[in-house]
Amino acid sequence: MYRRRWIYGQSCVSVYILMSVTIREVARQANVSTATVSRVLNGSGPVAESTRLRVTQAVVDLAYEPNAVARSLVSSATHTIGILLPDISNPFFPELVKGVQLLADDRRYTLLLLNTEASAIREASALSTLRGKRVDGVVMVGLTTRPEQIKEVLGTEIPVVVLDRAMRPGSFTVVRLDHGRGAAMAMTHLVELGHRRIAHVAGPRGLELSRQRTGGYRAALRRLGEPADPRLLLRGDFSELGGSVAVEQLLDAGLDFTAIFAANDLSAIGAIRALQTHGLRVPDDVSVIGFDDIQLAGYVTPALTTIRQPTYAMGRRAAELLIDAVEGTGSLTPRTVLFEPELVVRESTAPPAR
Amino acid sequence: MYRRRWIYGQSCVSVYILMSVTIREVARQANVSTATVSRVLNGSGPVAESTRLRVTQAVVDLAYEPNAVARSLVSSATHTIGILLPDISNPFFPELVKGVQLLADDRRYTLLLLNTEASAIREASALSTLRGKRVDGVVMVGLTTRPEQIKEVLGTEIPVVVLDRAMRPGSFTVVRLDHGRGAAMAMTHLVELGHRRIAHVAGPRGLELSRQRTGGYRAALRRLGEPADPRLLLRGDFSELGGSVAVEQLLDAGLDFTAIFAANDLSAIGAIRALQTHGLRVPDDVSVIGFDDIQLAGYVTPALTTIRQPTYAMGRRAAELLIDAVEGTGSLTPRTVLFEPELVVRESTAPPAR
DNA sequence: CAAGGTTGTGAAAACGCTACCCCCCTGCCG
DNA sequence: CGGCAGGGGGGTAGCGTTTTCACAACCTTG
Repeated sequence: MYRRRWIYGQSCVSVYILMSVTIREVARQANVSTATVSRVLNGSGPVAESTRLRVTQAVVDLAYEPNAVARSLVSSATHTIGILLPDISNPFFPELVKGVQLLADDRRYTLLLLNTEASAIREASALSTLRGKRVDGVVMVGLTTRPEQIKEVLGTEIPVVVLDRAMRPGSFTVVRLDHGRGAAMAMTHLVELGHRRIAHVAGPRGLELSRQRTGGYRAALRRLGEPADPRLLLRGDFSELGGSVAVEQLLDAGLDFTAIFAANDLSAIGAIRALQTHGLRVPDDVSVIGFDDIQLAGYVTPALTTIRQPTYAMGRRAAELLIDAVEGTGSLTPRTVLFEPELVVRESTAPPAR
Repeated sequence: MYRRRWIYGQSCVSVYILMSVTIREVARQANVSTATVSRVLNGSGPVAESTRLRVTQAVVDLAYEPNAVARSLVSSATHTIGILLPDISNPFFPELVKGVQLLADDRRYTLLLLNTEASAIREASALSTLRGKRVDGVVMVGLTTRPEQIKEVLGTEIPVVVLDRAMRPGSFTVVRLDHGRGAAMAMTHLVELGHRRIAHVAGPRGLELSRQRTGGYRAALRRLGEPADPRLLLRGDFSELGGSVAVEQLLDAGLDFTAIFAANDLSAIGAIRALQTHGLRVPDDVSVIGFDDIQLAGYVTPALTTIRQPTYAMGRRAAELLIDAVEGTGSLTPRTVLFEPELVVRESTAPPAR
């Protein structure tokens, strides 16, 4: 159970070093064959009680931990799933990861965490790594790569679930929020409070997610029969600054509005800041509603009314679909699993003055 | 390059399935031995230019990706490091993970993310998993287990770096903030503003980290020659609620104080809430300083003055130490690497009234 | 031109496990 | 009492790599 290894130091002294103990040593210690040890460890095939005891004793004595690498090589299953995301320090993602994480834990899977910096090159390289490591499945969060490219790099053998990104239908299984419905809820809330002139700080161009939220805004106006004033639709970039700039533009243009629907919380916070800077009170003069319900939302002043995403649950569901597919109890026929948003009313919205 | 695999469907149809392509198929395609392919792939040993070309061509044609599992089995190195943490959704950790992540990326290592829920049992089980998977090294964040136990479960062969936890000196390499110095900076700031009666909301009992921050508070009072009024020292639990409760106690006791040093930002925010509820203005009536500088700190009203931890840099450094040790270019003789905190002055502190 | 490098390549032995195949018992049934 | 089912366990062939070791062909050099 010890192997010799020579260390050439200054004085060329030989030293015994404890090497990782293998199934063979356990077998020898318990006076059985490696096959039997394997049977005991995996509960495959019948083993006499007395033998089982000898083996487990040997396992404990030698502090034996089966080599998962060797195991994976023969079983061609790693019990590992990869999760790809743009940036773990973006406050929206950790909760998502936690959902995936906890379900994976339950099912005895481990998570390989790769970051992509939202760069297509890094995404491709991460996918190669995952393919090389033969992960059993992959969860891709907020990616930028096109579906065909993903399959090209990752191959077609590894199950994939896409989280928090709309994809061309028919390419992958997607788990995401019903953004359109969230936008509708936000608009309904404002309209029910009595607002009519509602401005919108949109997300960055080109993101399916922005399109859907802004689409919800437009649809709500249509339902209202309110003519959509294009000057009330400002392009933002999901950042605080973007929200401030949008409000500056609205005020500079001297436009009439009583409420703002921002495409995410950070924009909303920026918008509130800018309004306050110009002496406007929220919600007394202008109501503001955000989207996402990040932790911040409850802490700013006034606390932000917003649309909550069930982030944790979405992560969990994505992991569940993936692992079911991996274990063959489920299939990943491309489809979209939508989650329902929830309106969280706090202090930043109120009926319009007068 | 294709292997046959029989699928027994309803109609017992046989299907060709693309199996993961191996080095043998590449070798056959390029008309060389597997040894040569390996040499080309790893740049080990000389290969004729013409052969190299044939091989790389075959690799591309077959979309071959070496099986890292098999590779690990023979090289007994997985190019993977494990990171253990209590809860990824705690806003303090993602930044830490990002530091570790990015350095690992640079060095071509991948991260295995395990969560422990701050439970010793889960910690032990996570360590077993990591040992089984033969990770090259482990970063442990904010753990609760005792050092001896860690070594017992993980074995002594896997290098470990402990992040953000004080350990008995001589057990592990530790990377952490100089909490005592941070506390001193906080206290110095308050004292320089003119405060003398300073209350402290401590962290939970039993955490080395709490002890150090509270130690810094006590030491500062000693330096000041101020008699430490034990009634000004409240036990918190790092939560917002803890901060509120502490302030309630202070006010109920009718104690005289002009400033509060909270052991973390969340406590500070709770304290501010409670003060405001009782009609006290921050910082006009009472100054409050926090610790950590989480994202929230800059967004609450008033924006929180606090002590910043260089979280990202600490993560990076921990990963660097670990990987250096793994690759044999550095050693992990137990020691502590301290990082310097930084005072961030915002709006929650000011000179005392009068 | 013989002796001794280099360079380029293949055969085959690990790495630590699981799974298959086979054999030896023992007990039971016809 | 022979046959046979089935429990219990050993031997060993892979899994897909890397890494010796061996060897052939070629190039030096004296």
